[in-house]
Amino acid sequence: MRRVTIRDVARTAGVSLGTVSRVLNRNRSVSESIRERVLQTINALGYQPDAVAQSMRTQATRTIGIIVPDVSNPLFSNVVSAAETVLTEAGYSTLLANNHDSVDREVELVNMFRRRRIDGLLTSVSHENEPRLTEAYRSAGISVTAIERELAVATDSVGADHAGGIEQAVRYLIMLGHRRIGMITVPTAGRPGRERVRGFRATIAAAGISPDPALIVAEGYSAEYGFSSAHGMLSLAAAPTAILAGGNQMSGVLKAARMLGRRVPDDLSLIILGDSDLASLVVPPLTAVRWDIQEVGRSAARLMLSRLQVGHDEPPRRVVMPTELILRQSCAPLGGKPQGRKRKARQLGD
Amino acid sequence: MRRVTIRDVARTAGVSLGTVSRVLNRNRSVSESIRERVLQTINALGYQPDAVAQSMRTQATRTIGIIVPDVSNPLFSNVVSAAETVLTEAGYSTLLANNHDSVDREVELVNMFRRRRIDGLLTSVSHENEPRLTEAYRSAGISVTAIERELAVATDSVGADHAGGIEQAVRYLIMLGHRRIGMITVPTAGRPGRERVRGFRATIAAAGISPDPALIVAEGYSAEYGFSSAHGMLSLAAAPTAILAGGNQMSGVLKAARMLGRRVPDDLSLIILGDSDLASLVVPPLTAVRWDIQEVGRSAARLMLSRLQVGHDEPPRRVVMPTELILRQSCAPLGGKPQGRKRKARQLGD
DNA sequence: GCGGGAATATGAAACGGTTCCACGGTGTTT
DNA sequence: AAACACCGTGGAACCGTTTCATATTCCCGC
Repeated sequence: MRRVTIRDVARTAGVSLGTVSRVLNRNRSVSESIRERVLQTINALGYQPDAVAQSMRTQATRTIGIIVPDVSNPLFSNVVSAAETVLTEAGYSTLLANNHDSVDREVELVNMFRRRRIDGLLTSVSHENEPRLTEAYRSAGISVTAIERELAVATDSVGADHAGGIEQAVRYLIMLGHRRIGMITVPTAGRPGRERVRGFRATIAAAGISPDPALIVAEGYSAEYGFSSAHGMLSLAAAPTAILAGGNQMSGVLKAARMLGRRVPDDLSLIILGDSDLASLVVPPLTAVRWDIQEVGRSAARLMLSRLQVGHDEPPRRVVMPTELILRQSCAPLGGKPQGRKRKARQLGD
Repeated sequence: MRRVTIRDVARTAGVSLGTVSRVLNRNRSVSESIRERVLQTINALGYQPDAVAQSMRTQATRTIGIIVPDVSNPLFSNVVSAAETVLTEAGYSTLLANNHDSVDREVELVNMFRRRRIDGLLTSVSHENEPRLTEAYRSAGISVTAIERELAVATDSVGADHAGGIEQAVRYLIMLGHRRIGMITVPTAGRPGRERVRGFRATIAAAGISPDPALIVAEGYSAEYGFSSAHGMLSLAAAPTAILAGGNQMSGVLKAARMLGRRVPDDLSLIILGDSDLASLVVPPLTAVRWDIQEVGRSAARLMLSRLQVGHDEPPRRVVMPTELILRQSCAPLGGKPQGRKRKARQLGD
């Protein structure tokens, strides 16, 4: 049971292979009668062109690689899903790989992708400034679109407006009377953490509040990190009255607040950075900085597709995804009455 | 800036291409001195074999396709992530695609994968019994491993022991005195729904409880479906005192319970099918049927890798992932005192 | 009836590897 | 010293397409 090749089609239809190829590639200059005959033969034999051979000849694989730290993280699975959908619709396939935050692994992946001759690469590189990584990306000679990262070798990039989101959140808290505001987020080695810290400092300063280094921590990803950081902050003499925390870290923050007897929002206002089901189902529902995470994936895919059209020399493009503040019930005016329906908010959420 | 090919290496090293190839494929019968010289040249030129050309010649792509309904669903992103990790470690690449529950799209995907000559396919097919799909898989002539599905053309398969999980959950509720137990889950067109309904009926029957068709609904995936189903059940004259619901549907169930004034667990016991962060962070934390979802992905990948070794003719294998019941605070004895620390459970969760 | 384009069709080369066969040179055996 | 086996290497074929240069056919006007 051999595969049927273009040669079989040509022989059966009584034409040369070149002709069959031209029929397939809608190249004109093939007579109507022959085109008809060839198409029928193709149908009869169930012929499908071999993509490997096509890639071999055309030097294009119609394949885009995606590298993320870990697809099981909802942040990335949403990006990947949306990107895949756009790419598939454009006739491209998606090679997916996790770098698991390992430089070695990622270098391997980039090389593997290079050997596979992928046409382009979407990446949320694990370490933006690791020379071995930038060198791997550079020497691969593929178009690279960075997702939520700043990468010297990236031609295009996409990311949420984290600084703007923080600004909205902090200004809201200041409006509610808060002066001591804490933030717990991811390391500043990555774009999101860097932007958040930058936005935080700028907004605090603009409000004339003197910044307290103890209230900005940006060194870990996990819920445990959120817990220990929040526990530390809330144990300070000058403890914060409001905390911003990343999606992962927030569950640790909630745990610390409970443990230290802080009621939300009466004693402590919270804003989660990155909205989720969890944020709206927890009690009380959390005010959130939200952005369209699927759109991040779609934009990355679209940037790549257009890059493949225009070529590598056009100037780089950058898409910034706007953020918005979703008001729920986890913030209250400082010292005043908590807003929202307090009693209900203490029950099963809303 | 041309790619460096095996021919360049051969010329530079002063040997024939056959020899270079033999060095690369650790084929013995090449003298130590020449092997040395060739390896040095390879390093100097930065040569990397072209995977497309290798596939062309060897007829193997070392690529595995994965088709899931949607990777943004945590159920699947965990499976995909774990499978990718195993495959990458074995030197395979992963082509990922969403079928978005569309038969047309999935047929297209299977054909595209076939054209790309993937070595194997892991699939959570959208419709188990759709003839167009089974035909597409069959005619593709690739080894197929089914994930949480029963598929006539699948050589191997992996899935959680849903029936067993339901049995544990239902017996627990019966032990607590519940007699009217409802279940809201996914359609029985898929294996998980089918298994759950089967396990549910069997366990109810074994306990001598006469089944009430109004208390088994298995027709939707969404939170909205969970809401409307729960709302319907809880409005019955003979409303259930306990409900099992799938991970997605549960947030709708919680909403319905709240809206109808049912307190959890005092008035209504809940068990979520499929554990998650959300299940443990919601108030009260939900008792859950849990299984190792990452292990599902790993098993699928391992089954595929071993299938690629032993060939297509070996008998099919099936991996059943055990389930366990995680006791939290969402179940209480019928009519008796709720178990667990009631007051605390009404606050911020635990 | 014939020359000359235009329109089609053909065949070979190329993409970059792997593998098989043949060949020359050694070393061993008779 | 001839015959033989064996080992290492070179060279060619092949995988299934696309494409380019070339050949053939067709049609038209003179």
